[in-house]
Amino acid sequence: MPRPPAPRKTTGRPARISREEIIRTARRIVTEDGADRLTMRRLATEIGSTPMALYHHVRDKEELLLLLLDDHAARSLRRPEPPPADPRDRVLAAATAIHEVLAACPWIVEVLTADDLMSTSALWFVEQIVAGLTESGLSLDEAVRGYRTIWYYTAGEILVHATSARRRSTDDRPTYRDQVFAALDPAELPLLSRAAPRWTPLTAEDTYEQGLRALLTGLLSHTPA
Amino acid sequence: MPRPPAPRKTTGRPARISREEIIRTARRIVTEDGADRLTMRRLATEIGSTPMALYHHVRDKEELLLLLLDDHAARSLRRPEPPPADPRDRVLAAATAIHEVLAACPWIVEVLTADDLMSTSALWFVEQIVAGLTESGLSLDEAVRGYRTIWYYTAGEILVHATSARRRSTDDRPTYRDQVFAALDPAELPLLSRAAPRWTPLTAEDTYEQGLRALLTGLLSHTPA
DNA sequence: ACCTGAACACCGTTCAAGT
DNA sequence: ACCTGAACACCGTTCAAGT
Repeated sequence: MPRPPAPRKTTGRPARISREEIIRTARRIVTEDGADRLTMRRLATEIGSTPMALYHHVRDKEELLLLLLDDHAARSLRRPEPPPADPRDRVLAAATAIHEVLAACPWIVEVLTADDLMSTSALWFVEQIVAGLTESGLSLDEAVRGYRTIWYYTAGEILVHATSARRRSTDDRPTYRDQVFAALDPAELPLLSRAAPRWTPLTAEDTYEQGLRALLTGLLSHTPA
Repeated sequence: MPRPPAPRKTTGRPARISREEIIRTARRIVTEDGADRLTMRRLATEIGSTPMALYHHVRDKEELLLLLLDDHAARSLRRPEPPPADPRDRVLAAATAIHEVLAACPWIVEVLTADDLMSTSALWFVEQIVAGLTESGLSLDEAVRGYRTIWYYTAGEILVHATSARRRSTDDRPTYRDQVFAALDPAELPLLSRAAPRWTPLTAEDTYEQGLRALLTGLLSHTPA
């Protein structure tokens, strides 16, 4: 991927800190203390340098987060071995792999929605999804649209779960949802009232794959027959 | 919904600013200048007061944003008249209505993933979705899971679009995605290479409803036969 | 070329005091 | 009860200078 303006080795003062060290330290902070604790200032002090030294190696904080996501994807994404024979199963396997890796690092939320997930290491998985969809009968355009639909679903699932998990841990007071649910009028909203006690357990369930299967069924059944 | 500790009218100094005025002003700032320009300090000065006066009417900034979302939902969400006869179409209509309203206010991103969209005014739409799904043959639990799947997809679509739109407007340099796509190896990723020139236009397309239909088809076809 | 120090222009929120 | 002023504990980033 766009390896950045690589430090010219030709001349000048030798570098004291490296992009690699920056990312390594950032990764540690983020896994130990969470994404909101990652600040340029703290990163600098942990590295034993000053905030402004960082700006010689990354353009700004956003680029840093993007590099962090790349790094995470590169070290965690594993290609399914062997790839499933059925194209539909290859789509499932690729999407599930992406989901798994991203769900494991909820701190990613801030960067997640940047464009698409276009880390180099993730591209192979995107290719698998698009390929599986075309082999199942979709045109290339339809397959790209299909990939995007899957991506929206995946990103949404991760973002919603990550945020509510964060909230649950930071906070003891009853959630807004609980308050709302406690005040439901069964006459006006009969099903929600009936479902109210089931809502929290159902929300906690991991239904990503189930939903993904449904989505995929729908995407493939909309093929021009 | 949880109308908050309503100011007791019984005694004490008359209030100079009201929760209503706070929300009205916040709404103006956010629609005029974007969500990142809404700060407690600026809100206070625009109201002609001090930051700390606000904290007498809202608990913190997060509550303010939640109230803002409630307010927006209350004034924009319109129930379909008449509701479609087919339960499947009622699900589509309700989800589309929610999507439309949220897509119109991209500033909502910060609050969107709070729990679920549990604004009081949105509850009727959630009820419609759950009802439509049960009438189509799902159990109540399955219908709630189905609603959540739809919600993930909807939230993801809005979040991804909102963020990339924000990026596009703030920024002229080529996106990360463009850089990645420019360096694709056709041998390794043949479909992505072929799709590369189509990617940006396809991303710009509004495919929410198309994806929603596919998802719904899948959710309903997974009914225990 | 790489790094430092000081400063700019902000944040959300707490605390103690005023009316 | 409601509001104010001052302060706390931070941010990301720019700029000018040092080596």
